[in-house]
Amino acid sequence: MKNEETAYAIPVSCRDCRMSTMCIPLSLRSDELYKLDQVIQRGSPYQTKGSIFYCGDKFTSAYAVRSGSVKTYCIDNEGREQVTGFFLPGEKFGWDGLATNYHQNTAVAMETTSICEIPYGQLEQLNSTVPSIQKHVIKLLSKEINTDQRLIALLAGNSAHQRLASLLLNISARLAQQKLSSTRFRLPMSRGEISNYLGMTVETVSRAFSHFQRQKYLIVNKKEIELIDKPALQQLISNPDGGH
Amino acid sequence: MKNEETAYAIPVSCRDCRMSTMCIPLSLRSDELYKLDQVIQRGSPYQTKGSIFYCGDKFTSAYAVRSGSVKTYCIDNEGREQVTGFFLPGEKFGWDGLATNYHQNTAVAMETTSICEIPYGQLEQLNSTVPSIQKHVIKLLSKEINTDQRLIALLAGNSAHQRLASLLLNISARLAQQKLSSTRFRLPMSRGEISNYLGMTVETVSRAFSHFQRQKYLIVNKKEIELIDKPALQQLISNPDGGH
DNA sequence: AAATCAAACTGATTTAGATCAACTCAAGGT
DNA sequence: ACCTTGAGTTGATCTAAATCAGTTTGATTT
Repeated sequence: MKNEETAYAIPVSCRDCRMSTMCIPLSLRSDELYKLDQVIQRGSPYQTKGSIFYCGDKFTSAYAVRSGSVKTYCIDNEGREQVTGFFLPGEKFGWDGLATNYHQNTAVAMETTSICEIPYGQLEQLNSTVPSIQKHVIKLLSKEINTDQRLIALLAGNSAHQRLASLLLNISARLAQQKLSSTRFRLPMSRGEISNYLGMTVETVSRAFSHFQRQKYLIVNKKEIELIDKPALQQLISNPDGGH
Repeated sequence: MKNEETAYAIPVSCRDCRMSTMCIPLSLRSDELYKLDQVIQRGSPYQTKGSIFYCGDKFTSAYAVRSGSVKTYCIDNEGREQVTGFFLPGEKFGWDGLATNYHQNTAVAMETTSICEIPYGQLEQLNSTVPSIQKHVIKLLSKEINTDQRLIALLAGNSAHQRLASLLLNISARLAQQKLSSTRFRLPMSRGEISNYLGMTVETVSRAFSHFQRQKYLIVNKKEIELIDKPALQQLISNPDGGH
Protein backbone atom coordinates (compact mmCIF):
# COMPACT_ATOMS: atom_id res chain seq x y z
CA MET A 1 0.00 0.00 0.00
CA LYS A 2 1.64 3.20 -1.12
CA ASN A 3 -0.88 5.86 -0.09
CA GLU A 4 0.42 6.38 3.40
CA GLU A 5 -1.96 9.19 4.18
CA THR A 6 -5.04 6.99 3.92
CA ALA A 7 -3.72 4.23 6.14
CA TYR A 8 -4.82 5.76 9.41
CA ALA A 9 -6.99 4.27 12.10
CA ILE A 10 -10.72 4.20 11.40
CA PRO A 11 -12.48 6.78 13.59
CA VAL A 12 -14.84 5.19 16.03
CA SER A 13 -17.34 8.02 16.03
CA CYS A 14 -18.49 10.95 13.94
CA ARG A 15 -17.19 13.23 16.66
CA ASP A 16 -13.62 12.09 16.00
CA CYS A 17 -13.87 12.33 12.25
CA ARG A 18 -12.06 15.23 10.63
CA MET A 19 -14.91 15.44 8.10
CA SER A 20 -17.51 16.16 10.72
CA THR A 21 -17.38 19.90 10.10
CA MET A 22 -19.03 19.44 6.72
CA CYS A 23 -20.82 16.13 7.13
CA ILE A 24 -24.31 15.32 8.30
CA PRO A 25 -23.45 15.76 12.01
CA LEU A 26 -22.99 19.47 11.43
CA SER A 27 -26.64 20.15 12.03
CA LEU A 28 -27.16 17.77 14.92
CA ARG A 29 -27.25 18.29 18.65
CA SER A 30 -24.97 16.22 20.81
CA ASP A 31 -27.63 13.67 21.75
CA GLU A 32 -28.75 13.39 18.14
CA LEU A 33 -25.18 12.92 17.01
CA TYR A 34 -24.85 10.00 19.35
CA LYS A 35 -27.82 8.30 17.74
CA LEU A 36 -26.46 8.88 14.23
CA ASP A 37 -23.14 7.48 15.34
CA GLN A 38 -24.71 4.19 16.30
CA VAL A 39 -26.04 3.82 12.80
CA ILE A 40 -23.15 4.78 10.58
CA GLN A 41 -20.84 1.97 9.55
CA ARG A 42 -17.14 2.43 8.98
CA GLY A 43 -15.62 -0.41 7.02
CA SER A 44 -12.03 -0.99 6.09
CA PRO A 45 -10.70 1.09 3.15
CA TYR A 46 -11.45 0.24 -0.45
CA GLN A 47 -8.58 -0.42 -2.82
CA THR A 48 -8.22 1.40 -6.14
CA LYS A 49 -10.95 0.21 -8.51
CA GLY A 50 -12.83 -1.43 -5.65
CA SER A 51 -16.60 -1.16 -6.05
CA ILE A 52 -18.68 0.30 -3.25
CA PHE A 53 -21.90 -0.72 -5.00
CA TYR A 54 -22.95 -1.84 -8.44
CA CYS A 55 -25.65 -0.54 -10.74
CA GLY A 56 -28.68 -2.72 -10.13
CA ASP A 57 -27.81 -3.47 -6.49
CA LYS A 58 -30.62 -3.05 -4.05
CA PHE A 59 -30.40 0.38 -2.46
CA THR A 60 -29.74 0.00 1.25
CA SER A 61 -27.29 2.75 2.09
CA ALA A 62 -25.93 6.07 1.03
CA TYR A 63 -22.26 6.86 1.53
CA ALA A 64 -19.78 9.59 2.37
CA VAL A 65 -16.14 9.79 1.35
CA ARG A 66 -13.87 10.11 4.37
CA SER A 67 -10.59 10.05 2.48
CA GLY A 68 -9.66 9.20 -1.07
CA SER A 69 -12.11 9.63 -3.93
CA VAL A 70 -14.92 7.90 -5.76
CA LYS A 71 -16.46 8.01 -9.21
CA THR A 72 -19.97 6.92 -10.11
CA TYR A 73 -20.95 5.77 -13.55
CA CYS A 74 -23.87 4.16 -15.30
CA ILE A 75 -24.05 1.97 -18.36
CA ASP A 76 -26.13 3.47 -21.13
CA ASN A 77 -28.32 1.68 -23.66
CA GLU A 78 -25.64 -0.23 -25.45
CA GLY A 79 -22.96 -0.95 -22.95
CA ARG A 80 -20.99 2.29 -22.84
CA GLU A 81 -19.86 3.58 -19.48
CA GLN A 82 -20.90 7.12 -18.58
CA VAL A 83 -19.24 8.78 -15.59
CA THR A 84 -21.87 10.75 -13.68
CA GLY A 85 -19.90 12.09 -10.76
CA PHE A 86 -16.61 12.46 -8.94
CA PHE A 87 -16.67 12.59 -5.14
CA LEU A 88 -13.98 14.02 -2.92
CA PRO A 89 -13.56 13.78 0.85
CA GLY A 90 -16.59 15.04 2.76
CA GLU A 91 -18.94 14.50 -0.18
CA LYS A 92 -21.91 12.16 -0.12
CA PHE A 93 -23.06 9.85 -2.90
CA GLY A 94 -25.30 6.89 -3.60
CA TRP A 95 -28.70 8.57 -3.25
CA ASP A 96 -29.49 7.70 -6.86
CA GLY A 97 -31.17 4.46 -5.81
CA LEU A 98 -33.81 6.08 -3.67
CA ALA A 99 -36.51 6.48 -6.33
CA THR A 100 -36.46 2.90 -7.58
CA ASN A 101 -34.86 1.19 -4.59
CA TYR A 102 -32.09 0.01 -6.88
CA HIS A 103 -28.83 1.83 -7.55
CA GLN A 104 -28.74 3.41 -10.99
CA ASN A 105 -24.97 3.78 -10.87
CA THR A 106 -21.89 1.82 -9.98
CA ALA A 107 -19.55 3.51 -7.49
CA VAL A 108 -15.83 2.80 -7.64
CA ALA A 109 -12.89 4.01 -5.55
CA MET A 110 -10.39 5.88 -7.71
CA GLU A 111 -7.64 5.38 -5.14
CA THR A 112 -7.35 3.86 -1.67
CA THR A 113 -10.49 5.25 -0.08
CA SER A 114 -12.29 5.17 3.26
CA ILE A 115 -16.04 5.36 3.24
CA CYS A 116 -18.78 5.94 5.80
CA GLU A 117 -21.88 3.91 5.10
CA ILE A 118 -25.23 5.34 6.13
CA PRO A 119 -27.84 2.56 6.18
CA TYR A 120 -30.98 4.22 4.89
CA GLY A 121 -33.52 2.05 6.65
CA GLN A 122 -31.99 2.90 10.00
CA LEU A 123 -31.74 6.52 9.01
CA GLU A 124 -35.45 6.52 8.30
CA GLN A 125 -36.16 5.05 11.73
CA LEU A 126 -33.99 7.69 13.30
CA ASN A 127 -36.32 10.17 11.66
CA SER A 128 -38.94 9.73 14.36
CA THR A 129 -36.52 10.76 17.09
CA VAL A 130 -34.30 13.12 15.05
CA PRO A 131 -36.59 14.81 12.56
CA SER A 132 -33.90 17.12 11.25
CA ILE A 133 -32.24 14.15 9.58
CA GLN A 134 -34.86 13.72 6.90
CA LYS A 135 -34.65 17.41 6.16
CA HIS A 136 -30.94 16.98 5.76
CA VAL A 137 -31.46 14.13 3.29
CA ILE A 138 -33.79 16.31 1.26
CA LYS A 139 -31.22 19.08 1.16
CA LEU A 140 -28.57 16.64 0.01
CA LEU A 141 -30.79 15.37 -2.79
CA SER A 142 -31.67 18.87 -3.84
CA LYS A 143 -27.99 19.80 -3.85
CA GLU A 144 -27.27 16.82 -6.07
CA ILE A 145 -29.94 18.07 -8.50
CA ASN A 146 -28.24 21.47 -8.59
CA THR A 147 -24.87 19.86 -9.26
CA ASP A 148 -26.27 17.73 -12.05
CA GLN A 149 -28.01 20.67 -13.64
CA ARG A 150 -24.82 22.67 -13.63
CA LEU A 151 -23.15 19.77 -15.42
CA ILE A 152 -25.99 19.69 -17.96
CA ALA A 153 -25.46 23.38 -18.67
CA LEU A 154 -21.73 22.79 -18.96
CA LEU A 155 -22.15 19.95 -21.43
CA ALA A 156 -24.87 21.60 -23.48
CA GLY A 157 -23.36 25.00 -23.96
CA ASN A 158 -19.57 24.93 -23.68
CA SER A 159 -16.48 24.10 -25.67
CA ALA A 160 -13.93 21.48 -24.72
CA HIS A 161 -11.58 24.06 -23.23
CA GLN A 162 -14.39 25.59 -21.21
CA ARG A 163 -15.49 22.23 -19.90
CA LEU A 164 -12.06 21.28 -18.68
CA ALA A 165 -11.47 24.70 -17.16
CA SER A 166 -14.80 24.40 -15.33
CA LEU A 167 -13.93 21.00 -13.95
CA LEU A 168 -10.55 22.18 -12.70
CA LEU A 169 -11.97 25.25 -11.00
CA ASN A 170 -14.80 23.20 -9.56
CA ILE A 171 -12.39 20.67 -8.05
CA SER A 172 -10.23 23.51 -6.83
CA ALA A 173 -13.21 25.06 -5.04
CA ARG A 174 -14.21 21.76 -3.51
CA LEU A 175 -10.70 21.18 -2.20
CA ALA A 176 -10.72 24.67 -0.73
CA GLN A 177 -13.87 23.72 1.22
CA GLN A 178 -11.87 20.89 2.76
CA LYS A 179 -9.14 23.37 3.72
CA LEU A 180 -6.82 21.72 1.22
CA SER A 181 -4.72 23.58 -1.31
CA SER A 182 -6.89 24.88 -4.12
CA THR A 183 -3.95 25.64 -6.41
CA ARG A 184 -1.77 22.56 -6.14
CA PHE A 185 -3.42 19.18 -6.15
CA ARG A 186 -3.40 15.69 -7.58
CA LEU A 187 -6.33 14.76 -9.79
CA PRO A 188 -7.61 11.41 -8.61
CA MET A 189 -9.12 10.53 -11.99
CA SER A 190 -7.46 9.49 -15.22
CA ARG A 191 -7.63 11.40 -18.51
CA GLY A 192 -10.08 8.78 -19.75
CA GLU A 193 -12.39 9.38 -16.81
CA ILE A 194 -12.22 13.13 -17.31
CA SER A 195 -12.94 12.84 -21.01
CA ASN A 196 -15.87 10.53 -20.43
CA TYR A 197 -17.33 12.80 -17.76
CA LEU A 198 -16.97 15.89 -19.93
CA GLY A 199 -18.18 14.26 -23.13
CA MET A 200 -14.98 14.46 -25.14
CA THR A 201 -12.03 12.24 -26.11
CA VAL A 202 -8.80 11.59 -24.20
CA GLU A 203 -6.82 13.26 -26.95
CA THR A 204 -8.84 16.45 -26.62
CA VAL A 205 -8.40 16.47 -22.85
CA SER A 206 -4.69 15.99 -23.25
CA ARG A 207 -4.41 18.74 -25.85
CA ALA A 208 -6.47 21.08 -23.67
CA PHE A 209 -4.08 20.52 -20.75
CA SER A 210 -1.12 21.19 -23.02
CA HIS A 211 -2.79 24.31 -24.34
CA PHE A 212 -3.49 25.62 -20.84
CA GLN A 213 0.12 24.96 -19.94
CA ARG A 214 1.37 26.79 -23.03
CA GLN A 215 -0.88 29.72 -22.09
CA LYS A 216 0.66 29.61 -18.59
CA TYR A 217 -2.74 29.06 -16.99
CA LEU A 218 -1.38 26.06 -15.11
CA ILE A 219 1.43 23.57 -14.82
CA VAL A 220 0.52 19.97 -15.44
CA ASN A 221 2.53 16.86 -14.88
CA LYS A 222 0.41 13.77 -15.35
CA LYS A 223 -2.11 14.02 -12.53
CA GLU A 224 -0.31 16.72 -10.61
CA ILE A 225 -1.82 20.13 -11.27
CA GLU A 226 -0.76 23.59 -10.26
CA LEU A 227 -3.17 26.35 -11.14
CA ILE A 228 -1.19 29.53 -11.69
CA ASP A 229 -3.75 31.78 -13.38
CA LYS A 230 -7.22 31.03 -12.07
CA PRO A 231 -8.68 34.35 -13.27
CA ALA A 232 -7.67 33.43 -16.83
CA LEU A 233 -9.46 30.10 -16.54
CA GLN A 234 -12.49 31.83 -15.03
CA GLN A 235 -12.43 34.31 -17.88
CA LEU A 236 -12.26 31.46 -20.39
CA ILE A 237 -15.43 29.93 -19.00
CA SER A 238 -17.62 32.94 -18.65
CA ASN A 239 -16.47 35.28 -21.28
CA PRO A 240 -15.37 34.72 -24.79
CA ASP A 241 -16.18 32.72 -27.86
CA GLY A 242 -15.91 29.18 -26.63
CA GLY A 243 -19.51 27.95 -26.62
CA HIS A 244 -21.79 27.61 -29.62
CA MET B 1 -57.77 32.40 -26.35
CA LYS B 2 -57.39 29.68 -28.91
CA ASN B 3 -56.44 26.63 -26.84
CA GLU B 4 -59.95 25.44 -26.15
CA GLU B 5 -58.84 22.25 -24.45
CA THR B 6 -57.14 24.03 -21.58
CA ALA B 7 -59.99 26.37 -20.79
CA TYR B 8 -61.93 24.03 -18.56
CA ALA B 9 -63.08 24.55 -15.00
CA ILE B 10 -60.42 24.30 -12.30
CA PRO B 11 -60.92 21.11 -10.30
CA VAL B 12 -61.80 21.85 -6.71
CA SER B 13 -60.05 18.82 -5.27
CA CYS B 14 -57.35 16.34 -6.08
CA ARG B 15 -60.03 13.67 -6.21
CA ASP B 16 -61.63 15.32 -9.24
CA CYS B 17 -58.38 15.90 -11.07
CA ARG B 18 -57.73 13.64 -14.03
CA MET B 19 -54.05 13.69 -13.08
CA SER B 20 -54.65 12.10 -9.70
CA THR B 21 -53.77 8.65 -10.94
CA MET B 22 -50.12 9.63 -11.29
CA CYS B 23 -49.84 12.54 -8.89
CA ILE B 24 -48.93 12.67 -5.24
CA PRO B 25 -52.40 11.53 -4.10
CA LEU B 26 -51.73 8.12 -5.61
CA SER B 27 -50.14 6.86 -2.42
CA LEU B 28 -52.52 8.49 0.05
CA ARG B 29 -55.45 7.13 1.96
CA SER B 30 -58.77 8.93 1.71
CA ASP B 31 -58.36 10.90 4.92
CA GLU B 32 -54.79 11.83 4.02
CA LEU B 33 -55.92 12.96 0.59
CA TYR B 34 -58.37 15.33 2.21
CA LYS B 35 -55.57 16.99 4.17
CA LEU B 36 -53.40 17.37 1.08
CA ASP B 37 -56.32 18.86 -0.76
CA GLN B 38 -56.59 21.65 1.77
CA VAL B 39 -53.01 22.64 1.10
CA ILE B 40 -52.70 22.54 -2.67
CA GLN B 41 -53.47 25.76 -4.49
CA ARG B 42 -55.04 25.87 -7.91
CA GLY B 43 -54.62 29.23 -9.59
CA SER B 44 -55.94 30.44 -12.91
CA PRO B 45 -54.06 29.23 -15.99
CA TYR B 46 -50.79 30.76 -17.12
CA GLN B 47 -50.53 32.23 -20.60
CA THR B 48 -47.81 31.25 -23.05
CA LYS B 49 -44.45 32.60 -21.79
CA GLY B 50 -45.95 33.34 -18.39
CA SER B 51 -43.47 32.76 -15.57
CA ILE B 52 -44.40 30.48 -12.69
CA PHE B 53 -41.30 31.47 -10.76
CA TYR B 54 -38.01 33.18 -11.48
CA CYS B 55 -34.46 32.14 -10.78
CA GLY B 56 -33.53 33.76 -7.49
CA ASP B 57 -37.08 33.79 -6.11
CA LYS B 58 -37.43 32.50 -2.60
CA PHE B 59 -38.46 28.86 -2.69
CA THR B 60 -41.89 28.47 -1.17
CA SER B 61 -43.66 25.92 -3.32
CA ALA B 62 -43.16 23.08 -5.73
CA TYR B 63 -45.54 22.65 -8.65
CA ALA B 64 -47.30 20.10 -10.82
CA VAL B 65 -48.50 20.55 -14.40
CA ARG B 66 -52.21 19.82 -14.73
CA SER B 67 -52.50 20.70 -18.39
CA GLY B 68 -50.22 22.42 -20.85
CA SER B 69 -46.45 22.34 -20.48
CA VAL B 70 -43.57 24.10 -18.77
CA LYS B 71 -39.87 24.58 -19.35
CA THR B 72 -37.29 25.41 -16.73
CA TYR B 73 -34.05 27.18 -17.50
CA CYS B 74 -31.18 28.78 -15.70
CA ILE B 75 -28.82 31.55 -16.69
CA ASP B 76 -25.21 30.44 -16.81
CA ASN B 77 -22.10 32.46 -15.95
CA GLU B 78 -22.38 35.06 -18.63
CA GLY B 79 -26.02 35.50 -19.39
CA ARG B 80 -26.86 32.58 -21.64
CA GLU B 81 -30.10 30.71 -21.06
CA GLN B 82 -29.81 26.98 -20.52
CA VAL B 83 -33.00 24.90 -20.64
CA THR B 84 -32.84 22.26 -17.91
CA GLY B 85 -36.19 20.55 -18.27
CA PHE B 86 -39.49 20.19 -20.07
CA PHE B 87 -42.53 19.23 -18.01
CA LEU B 88 -45.71 17.65 -19.35
CA PRO B 89 -49.07 17.12 -17.63
CA GLY B 90 -48.76 15.14 -14.41
CA GLU B 91 -45.11 16.02 -13.95
CA LYS B 92 -43.74 17.91 -10.96
CA PHE B 93 -41.12 20.64 -11.00
CA GLY B 94 -39.61 23.38 -8.90
CA TRP B 95 -37.79 21.30 -6.29
CA ASP B 96 -34.51 22.83 -7.36
CA GLY B 97 -34.78 25.54 -4.72
CA LEU B 98 -34.87 23.19 -1.77
CA ALA B 99 -31.12 23.08 -1.07
CA THR B 100 -30.55 26.83 -1.01
CA ASN B 101 -34.11 28.03 -0.34
CA TYR B 102 -33.94 29.98 -3.58
CA HIS B 103 -35.01 28.75 -6.99
CA GLN B 104 -32.05 27.98 -9.23
CA ASN B 105 -34.24 28.05 -12.35
CA THR B 106 -36.91 30.11 -13.98
CA ALA B 107 -40.08 28.20 -14.93
CA VAL B 108 -42.12 29.35 -17.91
CA ALA B 109 -45.35 28.07 -19.46
CA MET B 110 -44.77 27.01 -23.08
CA GLU B 111 -48.50 27.26 -23.85
CA THR B 112 -51.66 28.00 -21.89
CA THR B 113 -51.02 25.94 -18.79
CA SER B 114 -52.76 25.05 -15.52
CA ILE B 115 -50.61 24.45 -12.51
CA CYS B 116 -51.08 23.00 -9.03
CA GLU B 117 -49.02 24.75 -6.42
CA ILE B 118 -47.80 22.76 -3.45
CA PRO B 119 -46.70 25.12 -0.66
CA TYR B 120 -43.69 23.43 0.84
CA GLY B 121 -43.96 24.83 4.32
CA GLN B 122 -47.46 23.46 4.69
CA LEU B 123 -46.39 20.19 3.13
CA GLU B 124 -43.71 19.91 5.79
CA GLN B 125 -46.28 20.48 8.51
CA LEU B 126 -48.49 17.85 6.99
CA ASN B 127 -45.56 15.54 7.48
CA SER B 128 -46.36 15.02 11.15
CA THR B 129 -49.83 13.71 10.36
CA VAL B 130 -49.13 12.15 6.96
CA PRO B 131 -45.60 10.78 7.14
CA SER B 132 -45.77 9.16 3.72
CA ILE B 133 -45.68 12.59 2.12
CA GLN B 134 -42.08 13.30 2.97
CA LYS B 135 -41.16 9.91 1.60
CA HIS B 136 -42.94 10.89 -1.56
CA VAL B 137 -40.97 14.11 -1.81
CA ILE B 138 -37.74 12.18 -1.43
CA LYS B 139 -38.78 9.82 -4.23
CA LEU B 140 -39.59 12.77 -6.46
CA LEU B 141 -36.22 14.35 -5.84
CA SER B 142 -34.45 11.09 -6.44
CA LYS B 143 -36.39 10.62 -9.68
CA GLU B 144 -35.32 14.08 -10.79
CA ILE B 145 -31.70 13.09 -10.15
CA ASN B 146 -32.17 10.02 -12.34
CA THR B 147 -33.71 12.12 -15.12
CA ASP B 148 -30.90 14.64 -14.97
CA GLN B 149 -28.26 11.93 -15.02
CA ARG B 150 -29.83 10.37 -18.09
CA LEU B 151 -29.64 13.76 -19.77
CA ILE B 152 -25.99 14.06 -18.77
CA ALA B 153 -25.28 10.71 -20.38
CA LEU B 154 -27.19 11.77 -23.48
CA LEU B 155 -25.27 15.01 -23.81
CA ALA B 156 -21.88 13.55 -23.03
CA GLY B 157 -21.95 10.54 -25.29
CA ASN B 158 -24.32 10.96 -28.23
CA SER B 159 -24.53 12.55 -31.65
CA ALA B 160 -27.05 15.20 -32.65
CA HIS B 161 -29.31 12.62 -34.33
CA GLN B 162 -29.18 10.38 -31.29
CA ARG B 163 -30.02 13.24 -28.95
CA LEU B 164 -33.07 14.29 -30.90
CA ALA B 165 -34.24 10.69 -31.31
CA SER B 166 -33.88 10.21 -27.56
CA LEU B 167 -35.90 13.30 -26.78
CA LEU B 168 -38.70 12.27 -29.13
CA LEU B 169 -38.91 8.76 -27.73
CA ASN B 170 -38.74 10.11 -24.21
CA ILE B 171 -41.62 12.50 -24.81
CA SER B 172 -43.52 9.73 -26.54
CA ALA B 173 -43.13 7.48 -23.49
CA ARG B 174 -44.18 10.25 -21.12
CA LEU B 175 -47.31 10.93 -23.17
CA ALA B 176 -48.08 7.21 -23.11
CA GLN B 177 -48.00 7.36 -19.31
CA GLN B 178 -50.72 9.99 -19.49
CA LYS B 179 -52.77 7.67 -21.73
CA LEU B 180 -52.22 10.07 -24.61
CA SER B 181 -51.14 9.06 -28.09
CA SER B 182 -47.46 8.16 -28.09
CA THR B 183 -47.16 8.26 -31.88
CA ARG B 184 -48.97 11.45 -32.86
CA PHE B 185 -48.43 14.55 -30.79
CA ARG B 186 -47.70 18.23 -30.81
CA LEU B 187 -44.34 19.31 -29.41
CA PRO B 188 -44.95 22.18 -27.01
CA MET B 189 -41.45 23.58 -27.40
CA SER B 190 -39.85 25.48 -30.26
CA ARG B 191 -36.85 24.32 -32.29
CA GLY B 192 -34.79 26.84 -30.39
CA GLU B 193 -35.79 25.37 -27.05
CA ILE B 194 -35.04 21.87 -28.26
CA SER B 195 -31.64 22.86 -29.57
CA ASN B 196 -30.76 24.65 -26.37
CA TYR B 197 -31.84 21.69 -24.24
CA LEU B 198 -29.90 19.20 -26.37
CA GLY B 199 -26.80 21.36 -26.74
CA MET B 200 -26.93 21.95 -30.46
CA THR B 201 -28.02 24.65 -32.92
CA VAL B 202 -31.50 25.23 -34.39
CA GLU B 203 -30.18 24.42 -37.84
CA THR B 204 -28.94 21.04 -36.71
CA VAL B 205 -32.27 20.26 -35.06
CA SER B 206 -34.10 21.23 -38.21
CA ARG B 207 -31.84 19.14 -40.42
CA ALA B 208 -32.17 16.19 -38.08
CA PHE B 209 -35.98 16.38 -38.34
CA SER B 210 -35.73 16.55 -42.13
CA HIS B 211 -33.34 13.62 -42.16
CA PHE B 212 -35.65 11.52 -39.98
CA GLN B 213 -38.50 12.34 -42.30
CA ARG B 214 -36.49 11.39 -45.39
CA GLN B 215 -35.63 8.11 -43.67
CA LYS B 216 -39.37 7.60 -43.04
CA TYR B 217 -38.81 7.40 -39.29
CA LEU B 218 -41.47 10.05 -38.73
CA ILE B 219 -43.60 12.74 -40.32
CA VAL B 220 -42.97 16.25 -39.14
CA ASN B 221 -44.96 19.37 -39.81
CA LYS B 222 -43.75 22.22 -37.65
CA LYS B 223 -44.57 21.10 -34.14
CA GLU B 224 -46.86 18.25 -35.16
CA ILE B 225 -45.04 14.92 -35.02
CA GLU B 226 -46.07 11.47 -36.10
CA LEU B 227 -43.65 8.71 -35.20
CA ILE B 228 -43.94 5.97 -37.82
CA ASP B 229 -40.87 3.87 -37.11
CA LYS B 230 -40.06 3.93 -33.43
CA PRO B 231 -37.87 0.81 -33.60
CA ALA B 232 -35.64 2.58 -36.13
CA LEU B 233 -35.25 5.55 -33.77
CA GLN B 234 -34.55 3.20 -30.90
CA GLN B 235 -31.97 1.43 -33.01
CA LEU B 236 -30.37 4.74 -33.87
CA ILE B 237 -29.88 5.57 -30.20
CA SER B 238 -28.57 2.31 -28.88
CA ASN B 239 -26.79 0.80 -31.77
CA PRO B 240 -24.60 2.20 -34.42
CA ASP B 241 -21.91 4.74 -34.96
CA GLY B 242 -23.53 7.93 -33.75
CA GLY B 243 -21.65 8.72 -30.54
CA HIS B 244 -17.97 9.52 -30.25
C1' DA C 1 -54.74 42.12 -49.42
C1' DA C 2 -50.32 43.98 -48.54
C1' DA C 3 -46.72 44.53 -45.18
C1' DT C 4 -44.26 43.01 -41.19
C1' DC C 5 -41.97 39.77 -38.30
C1' DA C 6 -40.50 35.47 -36.29
C1' DA C 7 -39.90 30.53 -36.74
C1' DA C 8 -38.39 27.10 -39.50
C1' DC C 9 -35.98 25.11 -43.31
C1' DT C 10 -32.04 24.62 -46.65
C1' DG C 11 -27.55 25.30 -48.88
C1' DA C 12 -22.46 26.59 -48.73
C1' DT C 13 -18.51 27.03 -46.02
C1' DT C 14 -15.72 26.64 -41.98
C1' DT C 15 -14.02 24.62 -37.85
C1' DA C 16 -13.69 22.24 -33.36
C1' DG C 17 -12.98 18.18 -32.08
C1' DA C 18 -13.07 13.04 -33.38
C1' DT C 19 -10.43 9.54 -35.37
C1' DC C 20 -6.30 7.25 -36.77
C1' DA C 21 -1.56 6.47 -35.92
C1' DA C 22 2.88 6.95 -33.78
C1' DC C 23 5.61 7.59 -30.04
C1' DT C 24 7.11 8.39 -24.91
C1' DC C 25 7.29 7.22 -20.39
C1' DA C 26 6.74 4.91 -16.00
C1' DA C 27 5.42 0.62 -13.45
C1' DG C 28 5.49 -4.14 -12.87
C1' DG C 29 6.73 -8.78 -13.92
C1' DT C 30 9.98 -12.36 -15.17
C1' DA D 1 18.22 -5.66 -17.24
C1' DC D 2 14.71 -6.70 -20.55
C1' DC D 3 9.98 -7.22 -21.91
C1' DT D 4 5.30 -6.04 -21.48
C1' DT D 5 1.45 -3.07 -20.59
C1' DG D 6 -1.28 0.94 -20.16
C1' DA D 7 -1.63 5.96 -19.60
C1' DG D 8 -0.54 10.00 -21.64
C1' DT D 9 1.06 13.07 -25.32
C1' DT D 10 1.48 14.74 -30.07
C1' DG D 11 0.75 15.01 -35.11
C1' DA D 12 -2.01 14.33 -39.46
C1' DT D 13 -6.35 13.76 -41.35
C1' DC D 14 -11.31 13.60 -41.53
C1' DT D 15 -16.06 14.74 -40.36
C1' DA D 16 -20.14 16.19 -37.73
C1' DA D 17 -21.95 20.05 -36.58
C1' DA D 18 -21.38 25.18 -36.17
C1' DT D 19 -21.61 29.29 -38.67
C1' DC D 20 -23.05 32.25 -42.29
C1' DA D 21 -26.40 33.41 -45.66
C1' DG D 22 -30.50 33.31 -47.76
C1' DT D 23 -35.39 31.50 -48.64
C1' DT D 24 -40.02 29.80 -47.21
C1' DT D 25 -43.98 29.82 -44.40
C1' DG D 26 -47.35 31.28 -41.44
C1' DA D 27 -49.21 34.39 -38.07
C1' DT D 28 -50.27 39.38 -36.87
C1' DT D 29 -50.92 44.08 -38.04
C1' DT D 30 -52.50 47.70 -40.80
